[in-house]
Amino acid sequence: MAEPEPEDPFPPAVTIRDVARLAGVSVATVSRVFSRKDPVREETRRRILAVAAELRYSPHGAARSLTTERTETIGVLLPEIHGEFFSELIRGIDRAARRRGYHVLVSSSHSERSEVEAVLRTIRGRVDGLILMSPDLDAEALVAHLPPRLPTICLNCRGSALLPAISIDNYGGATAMVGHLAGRGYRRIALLGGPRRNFDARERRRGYRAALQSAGLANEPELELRGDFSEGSGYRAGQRLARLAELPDAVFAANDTMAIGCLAALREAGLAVPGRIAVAGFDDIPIARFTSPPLSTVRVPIDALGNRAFDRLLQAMTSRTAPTDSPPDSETLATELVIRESCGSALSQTAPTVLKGRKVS
Amino acid sequence: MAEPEPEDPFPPAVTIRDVARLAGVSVATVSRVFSRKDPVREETRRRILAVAAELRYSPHGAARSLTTERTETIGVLLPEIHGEFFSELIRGIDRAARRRGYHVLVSSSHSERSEVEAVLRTIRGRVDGLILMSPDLDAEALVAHLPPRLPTICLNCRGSALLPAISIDNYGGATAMVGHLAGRGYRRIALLGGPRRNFDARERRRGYRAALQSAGLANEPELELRGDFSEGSGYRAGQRLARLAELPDAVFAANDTMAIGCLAALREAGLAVPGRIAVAGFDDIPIARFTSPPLSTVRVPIDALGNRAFDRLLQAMTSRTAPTDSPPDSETLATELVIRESCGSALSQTAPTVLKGRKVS
DNA sequence: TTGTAAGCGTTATCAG
DNA sequence: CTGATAACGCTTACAA
Repeated sequence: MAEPEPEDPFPPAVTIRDVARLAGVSVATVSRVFSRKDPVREETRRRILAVAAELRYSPHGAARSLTTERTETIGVLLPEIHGEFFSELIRGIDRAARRRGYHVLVSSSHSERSEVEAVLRTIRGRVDGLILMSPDLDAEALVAHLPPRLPTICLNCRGSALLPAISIDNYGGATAMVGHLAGRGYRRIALLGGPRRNFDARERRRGYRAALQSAGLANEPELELRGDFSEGSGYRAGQRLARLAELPDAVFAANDTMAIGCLAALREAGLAVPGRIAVAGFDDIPIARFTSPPLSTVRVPIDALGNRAFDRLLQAMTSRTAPTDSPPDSETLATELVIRESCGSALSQTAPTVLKGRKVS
Repeated sequence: MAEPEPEDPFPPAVTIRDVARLAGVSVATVSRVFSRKDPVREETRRRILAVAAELRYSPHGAARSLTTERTETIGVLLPEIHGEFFSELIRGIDRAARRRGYHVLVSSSHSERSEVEAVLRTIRGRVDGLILMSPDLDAEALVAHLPPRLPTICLNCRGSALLPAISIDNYGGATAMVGHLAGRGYRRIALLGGPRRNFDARERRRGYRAALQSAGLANEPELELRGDFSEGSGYRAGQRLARLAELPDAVFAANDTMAIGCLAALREAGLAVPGRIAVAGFDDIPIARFTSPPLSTVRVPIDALGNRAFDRLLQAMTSRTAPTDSPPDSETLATELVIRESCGSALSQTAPTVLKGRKVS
């Protein structure tokens, strides 16, 4: 053995050329092996792979993207990435994406217009397509900051004429639930709404009001509270409700998380659910069936939403059609009523009553 | 006006050259404007920016990465991306990352070795560094598939001598909680453990056993149940416990999610918590304080974990030191005991007793 | 089946 | 302050 060479702390990264040289072939052949396209003689292939393994070589993503014009990555820009809803949405997208060999670049905007625009301007050459969810900003204004012709799908956006969109049937779900409560005989149904500017929250409120009206119930302003979709805001709203001169019969919360906070407040106030007051939520997050009492809610097909979004994006990315050809078609995903004990049922929680929401499409 | 040109459905993407030509400068100058490094005369700058805006030009990420050797992106590879814990972890990392102008590429591995390896081999030239969490696989074996010299931080790994690691003090948290329960007089304390191969789960079990021993309590095998960290598995475990000939005094669940499922099962079985049986969890996820009764748990500084991981990664990415210079130092983040009503306290939930966990470092 | 060589869109070096 | 121009690491005609 010779003297051990003094280790160079920064050996240059190993490139396709190194592999080619050591394997005694041209870079083209190495490239062919790694992009598994053109045929390569089995023996050469083996030799190349052996050398590559030895050198721990892997192709450089950026370099590859430069020539292929593909990054194998999609961007996902959400207002927030925490919480059951977003978490599951991301998972749904991620699943669908990797199944097709795509990476996922996530980013949250906190609904700040400037942040969204900054991200939008920085993604060219990093992603092949984008899933954009901005329930508080209107997509119209954002699209101007997108790299031209970047395939994009909108999620739960205020309707956009420019971008194809996928939404949850917020309105239908809300009317169904409030209608159900009214049908059960509840008369004073409170709304625990979401953020003022949030598109989903507005739609759910619209559904609430419509259902009250068609049930012939008055829409009392003092029964419309507002939260921010967090447990804490639900808790505080519950406290306020409990102090009301005339207690409501029922509370329809714009999401499960707030409903759970509300349940806690009502319990502390000594108000039995559903005995004194019924509670219902929206989303059907996993814990909903384990609350005390189990929570009636509107099931949102979050996973399906993520999958569907990716599928449509993939279609847009692969079908090389000019994006402006036809007006993008939007679709709406149906929700389902899930009735558990929190609104007065005595049904077993393992077999919830499931009423199909209307399919809007 | 001339005849409207028939729109080319695939106009070539606009590059730095287009901007240069229209602005009457060289590409170098345009580059300088967008990489805001070398000085450019204010007037030229404006002109270039104007043209760029007009053309909706933004620099091509991949091309840029090729020359700069930087992607401004970090990879985050987790066993799973759903659930309170991971969701919050990702948020913590994302926050820290964007603050420094980094994008985040996420990926979940489902703890499949082959999936992890596949991802590892595909990230060269896509990320500048990696945060790797694989509580069920040992990092040692994985490191061989990493691109050479890619800065990497391990999270809650089975200790690795090769990679710097950051972990939660699972053991300390568990001993503290079980010790607390024993101190309160509970004698038959059950363990609702996590997945067999999961590192965190094992550490928490180790803490449980150690605490029993130092409290002079027997470690009865029938009191050690196993779950998979999901609500459902906690629920089923609760049912099993309820059917036991001799009911335990208390249950220590290896995470809050299982504890919540367990609570539901105990309630259904008519066993009062904490009257008949106490329950405690681990993590202190947001809903923990809103369960019925509010859940005693071990607070894990998830957000801090994410932040810290990114900070150390950033350090590794910027300090151009040979990664093998010194043995990587690991650190452990302390946990806190959060005592609420589920283990017998009558304290107000808004002011939980917080006992500092030991700082292991 | 394999090799040669021309890009891909930037940045960086070196002159002006 | 600005302009040429050579990389960067890879893919892909086109040839052999």
